[in-house]
Amino acid sequence: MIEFNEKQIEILQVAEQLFADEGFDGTSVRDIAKNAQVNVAMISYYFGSKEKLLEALVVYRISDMGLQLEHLFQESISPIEKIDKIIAFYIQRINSNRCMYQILHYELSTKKREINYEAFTAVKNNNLKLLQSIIKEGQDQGVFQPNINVALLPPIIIGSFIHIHMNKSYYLDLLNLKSEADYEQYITNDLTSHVQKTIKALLVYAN
Amino acid sequence: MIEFNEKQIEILQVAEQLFADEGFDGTSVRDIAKNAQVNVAMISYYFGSKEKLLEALVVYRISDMGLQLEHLFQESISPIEKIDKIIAFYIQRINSNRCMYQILHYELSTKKREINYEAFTAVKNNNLKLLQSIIKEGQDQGVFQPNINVALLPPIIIGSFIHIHMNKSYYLDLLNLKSEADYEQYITNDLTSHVQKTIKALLVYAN
DNA sequence: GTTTAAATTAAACAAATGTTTAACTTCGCA
DNA sequence: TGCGAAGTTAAACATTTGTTTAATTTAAAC
Repeated sequence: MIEFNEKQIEILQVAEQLFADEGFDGTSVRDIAKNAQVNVAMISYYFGSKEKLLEALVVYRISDMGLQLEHLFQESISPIEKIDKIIAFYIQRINSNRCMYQILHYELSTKKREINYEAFTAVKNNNLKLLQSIIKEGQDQGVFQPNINVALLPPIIIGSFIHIHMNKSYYLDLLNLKSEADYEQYITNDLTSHVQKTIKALLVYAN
Repeated sequence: MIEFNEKQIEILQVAEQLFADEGFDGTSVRDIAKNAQVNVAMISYYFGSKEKLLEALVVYRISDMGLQLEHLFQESISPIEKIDKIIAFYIQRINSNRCMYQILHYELSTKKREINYEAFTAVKNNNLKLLQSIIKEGQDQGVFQPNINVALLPPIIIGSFIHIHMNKSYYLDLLNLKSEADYEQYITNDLTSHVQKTIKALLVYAN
């Protein structure tokens, strides 16, 4: 893991916000420089290029996204409770990394750049493996149905959040959420329990 | 509804593909002109500006997305079957409009442009209303649970698809899909029935 | 065939873009 | 104190950007 100095981190943070808000192609290096209060040349000086800045940012953010889930493995709680926990954890993590997810969404959909998604793929695979083991445990105990398509569970969890987040202003209106705090609370309470309820219904009851 | 001539429609189609593939800010008017085999000036001539071209495209595509669902209303089938049908219809429609959804996703997430989403909001509201009436019908018949958060059902349906589509190459690999046809089939069969199963489990069994 | 409007073109325009240059400053260390 | 590397700067660079211009062609109406 490359270490960054204060000024580099400032640039990374400003770039993350701008890339998320305006898109990579909608953000100029001068925008970044102005907001980070550094000279334009510093971006090339520190990161090489605008594109390499993006790469550095992706690696920087994703590197601390993995592996924090492992503790769920050992805990001596029921598979149902594990599902609740992993879903809450999932949503909370995406929510606190929403800028990066927004950037990745754009970058994944565009064919313009070839950035390295290895780290991101590793995170996804890791999450999936954990989910798989929990569900197997539940199936062995007879509380979960067989024939669960585990690969399609993350799309439900992540997709629900991302879709709401992308259509944020629509849902703020629809759900009558009047402040950022209201939104935040709706995500961590209502959405989370809704997704938990949905996934559990599928795992326990569906045939 | 404004009528477009052949050349205008050609420009709109090319622009849709490019905006989806490269993003609005990642696409230049010269790219569009070259692909549509027209002079650059034709874009300003016909649409006024690049931004107005985007607006025209959004209106053009969304205008024929609404109202095709109404027939589900009258059909004398059970609420469960209606849910199956509306979900299949939902996914199929997003799938055949994926370019536009990709563009909208980017545009909704960016704060750069203020384009008019009235038509899009109307479509969403219309879908939600229909969904609400089906669920109410099921609840009145006692087959659906009470206390369903209907507003959070479209996010599950749409979000699942969009998430898979955005991470397409990851899922192609994970699900071992070797061709575009395989992918297409997986969406219309596996994903659709998975989402149907999930939503029905929530509606029928969850407490 | 002439007229008039629409369509189409290449060229020009100014502004913005990512990147590099070369000069200057800062700061740790000998 | 002075050396040298790292940090920082304004300016310049060549492209690319969206849009407009003014000239030319096309096509339809009279």
